[in-house]
Amino acid sequence: MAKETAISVRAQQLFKTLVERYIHDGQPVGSAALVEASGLGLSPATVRNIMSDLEKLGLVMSPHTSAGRVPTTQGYRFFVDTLLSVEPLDERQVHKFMSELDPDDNLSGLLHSASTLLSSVTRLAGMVMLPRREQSTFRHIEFLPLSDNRILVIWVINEQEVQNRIVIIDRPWSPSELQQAANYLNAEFAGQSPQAIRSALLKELRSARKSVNDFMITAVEMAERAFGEQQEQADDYVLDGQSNLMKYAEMADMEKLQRLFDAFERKHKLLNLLDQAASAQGVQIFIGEESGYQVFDGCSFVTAPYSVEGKTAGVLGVIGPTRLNYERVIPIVDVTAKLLGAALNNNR
Amino acid sequence: MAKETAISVRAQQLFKTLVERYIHDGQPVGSAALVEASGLGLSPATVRNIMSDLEKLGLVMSPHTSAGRVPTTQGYRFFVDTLLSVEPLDERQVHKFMSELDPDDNLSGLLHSASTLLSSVTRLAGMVMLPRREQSTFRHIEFLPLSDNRILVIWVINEQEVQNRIVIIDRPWSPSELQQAANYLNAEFAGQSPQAIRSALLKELRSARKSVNDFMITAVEMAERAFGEQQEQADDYVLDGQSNLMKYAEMADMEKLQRLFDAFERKHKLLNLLDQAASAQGVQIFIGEESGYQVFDGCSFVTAPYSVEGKTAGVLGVIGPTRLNYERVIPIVDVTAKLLGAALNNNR
DNA sequence: GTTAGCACTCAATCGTATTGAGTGCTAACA
DNA sequence: TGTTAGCACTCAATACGATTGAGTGCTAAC
Repeated sequence: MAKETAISVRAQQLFKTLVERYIHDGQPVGSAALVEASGLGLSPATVRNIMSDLEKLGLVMSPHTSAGRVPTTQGYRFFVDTLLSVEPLDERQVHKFMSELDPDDNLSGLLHSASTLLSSVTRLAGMVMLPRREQSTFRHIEFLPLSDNRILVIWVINEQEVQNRIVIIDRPWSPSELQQAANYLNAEFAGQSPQAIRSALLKELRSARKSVNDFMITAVEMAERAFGEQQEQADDYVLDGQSNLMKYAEMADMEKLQRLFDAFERKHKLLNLLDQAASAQGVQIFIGEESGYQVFDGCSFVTAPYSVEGKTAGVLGVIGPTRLNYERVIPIVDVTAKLLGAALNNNR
Repeated sequence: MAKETAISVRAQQLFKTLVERYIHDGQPVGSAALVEASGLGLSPATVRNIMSDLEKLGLVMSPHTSAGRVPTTQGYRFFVDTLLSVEPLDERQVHKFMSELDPDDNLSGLLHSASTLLSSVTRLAGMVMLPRREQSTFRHIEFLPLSDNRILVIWVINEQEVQNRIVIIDRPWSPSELQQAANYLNAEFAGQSPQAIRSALLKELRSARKSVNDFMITAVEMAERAFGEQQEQADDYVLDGQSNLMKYAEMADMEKLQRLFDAFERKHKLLNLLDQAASAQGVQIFIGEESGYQVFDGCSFVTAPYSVEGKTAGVLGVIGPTRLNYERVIPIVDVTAKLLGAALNNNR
């Protein structure tokens, strides 16, 4: 491990312009180009010396002897952590974004809007993780008979999210029985969390006092099953503008690209990553190998959690090549997360 | 236009093996290879003569002078229309497929299952168009107050499909008023089609006899708005396994591939195509340029409509390179359409 | 510490030669 | 008349060498 040598202000400045140039046109940056771009009146030779230092520090590397320098993962990390000064988005743009997120749209519509918004404005792939259901509250349930042994269960959580499921039952139930069961559940459990309801229901089942008549027990089981499902289906995301990634030269390797797109479809790797980002407070950035997954080598993620009622509900962000324009993208992701949170809050 | 010359049986046989070989390994097929593959004891020279004839007929072409022959779009068309003898899938596989489509899953789950089933078993991209809502029947509606001026409307159509929407209202309504409104709509319109309900509601509104009290009118408007939306959201599809397409050499052109993937995201071109396929009776095949869209050059579609209660409800199928294995894929698409239809029917 | 000078490296590009798969044509043959 | 052997020809693909030029590292002077 190299001793943590302090980097001169000038070297930092040069490094910053190097990264900016590389982000801009994807070509390794040579000393001459850097001299011109930096504006500091240095000679190429001096710059070369400094580059050599930066290379020793692991911030840059050159693809081959006669090429310019390219930022390493560590380089990008240093860049975003200490060199970047992110300007908040100007009012006008924020309003434009806001107009894309109709708070009266339903949940799925909102998530899609956010994702396409992200992808279209950054020209990268946009993603929005579905909100967690853990701290959701039960609002209303209803049973609709489909046939003798099949019932459509519709329930509402979080004040506006509608879910439904078909449940198989042993014997036909009359509409009034179903109505009674729904009334019981609605009266008893409105406003509670699924966990609380679950345990209450289990207790009810166990005590099984005969006063709770036969069909009520089945109703309890039914709701149990319906809620049970919800846990599993929690993890998912919306992804948009994947095709934007194909524009980048560094994605030209078809094999690699296919594995990447495959990972998008299989979901679990990306979900893992998003889960990590969910525990962070603000904008979180994963650069290339930092993700821990081979497939995401060469890709960066800029994510931000969005929250509903003060609690982190989910994560959104963009995926792009490591040389994505962090300065521009970070505030966009940041604002979108806040706006989505606000729109969802508005919804409740 | 060339005179419709009859093609000798032998020429057809040769052409068939040519297509099969090309489908198998994607390389232009030369006369020598054809001699070997066909099993007919001919000399390469003879085969060359025949190839020259087929080329005049427009069934094959050669990428350049010293390459073998490749089927043209017309060639594929001839192949699938008259040369192909499609074997139905064997019992065992059909059962395996069936087990992938859980009839107790909800609509969206079923569609996704069908699409991933298609893509995984054909190793192409699988797509399933959402069922049309035109001939849907209203089953049940319910109003849930969210805040003073916002109401969550939940309604069920087609016996098991749940939709919901938030509606803004002018003044607060009491729960019992909402209940009354729902009761009225449920009692009056259960089992009817949206069109019928719509016109009935409009008539109701126009007559506006004062016996229908104030809030009932708003209820009517509310349901109107809710149903109104449904029309628009009708057209959509589920797409899976896009990344499979990247395996094929003929898709190597990144520019073209990006346009293709972009078309998948924008949806309307593919939807147009699927709409055409919906009016056909059985398996429908679009080969390359036949689709009418530049983006789909080099791609073929194998589609089949699936029907619910005897009526075509939607279309599903696969997308692949023109040299996809029609013989294998056609029965798969065919069966999947039937199974999906059956599963959906079961659902009602 | 900075810089000019210079030798050096190496990807990229280009032209040329070679190879080989496959054709079309012609003439002979059944 | 249909089939086939023979042969010249075409052309993508591959390999190879030469050239170019962007950019470096090192050294010595300022």
